[in-house]
Amino acid sequence: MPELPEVETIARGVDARVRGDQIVEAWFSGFKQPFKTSPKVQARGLEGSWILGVRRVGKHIVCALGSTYGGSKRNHGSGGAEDEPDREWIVHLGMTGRLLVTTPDAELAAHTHARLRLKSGREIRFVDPRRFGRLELREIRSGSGFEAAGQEPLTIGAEEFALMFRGRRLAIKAALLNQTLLSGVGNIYADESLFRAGIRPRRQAGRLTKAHLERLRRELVVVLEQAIRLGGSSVSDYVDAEGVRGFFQLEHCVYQRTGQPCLRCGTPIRKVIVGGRSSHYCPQCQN
DNA sequence: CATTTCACCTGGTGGC
DNA sequence: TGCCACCAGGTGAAAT
Repeated sequence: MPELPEVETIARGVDARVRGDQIVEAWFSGFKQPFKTSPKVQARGLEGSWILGVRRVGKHIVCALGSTYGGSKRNHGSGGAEDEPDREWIVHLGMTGRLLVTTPDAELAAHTHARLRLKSGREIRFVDPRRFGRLELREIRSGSGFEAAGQEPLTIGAEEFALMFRGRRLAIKAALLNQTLLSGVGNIYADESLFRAGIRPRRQAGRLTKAHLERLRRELVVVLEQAIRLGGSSVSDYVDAEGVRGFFQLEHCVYQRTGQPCLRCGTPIRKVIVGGRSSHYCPQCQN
């Protein structure tokens, strides 16, 4: 479901609602997926912890947890500096995951896999019908917390971006989707940025000119930032932390517009499979 | 090693 | 209406 703009929107919303709150009790469903860390271990690490902040890393939502907050101590905490996170709860939404902040009496959605009851009386809920999402608890060792495997699309420089694709024979679309290269780009924003840059999805990544790659990087940043401003794309049932839909789907130029006229030249949009994913492009505007 | 394919899941849609 | 094939915003393991 969610790519960088949707995850960013959700992380911001959750952060605004739960920063400084304390987790009183954690409940988990009994499925094997989506638990990367066993529910028992997660509950042990979560209960009693304070939420120091929530941020996005790639397509992950990272909740920084601490044993202390403003002088208070966790029940069975283990020292450490004041308000320094000692563990992180990492949420990946997969295709259909949702992370919501609700009141305890809010109707329980089908496929709810986690409920974190907070001291304020609110609740964090993770809902995921397809169970492609992942919930993980990590202890923070030696300072630095969770880091994405690849580069952040919003901050990577022109040089580094171009260098990343050098010598690669795979299609540029597949390269954009590879999270160990860039973290955060998914099918919608790969298609939209390629359209705006005038590049066909099947073009070999390593054969694009530096100028083309720089145009692609800039358009990717533009499209991601615009999508964040509009609260992401609500293609199926995506909603933010408050249950509100995004509006960027209204701005899609090619994604899921197969057969419809290109908004720039009127040529019907085509769909092909690249890297196992549906890829939409304009045969006139993209070469 | 780089690249491609497939399995992991449920639900919605459109054809018959 | 019912059944079924097909599709979906992702990713990691297995195969090539």
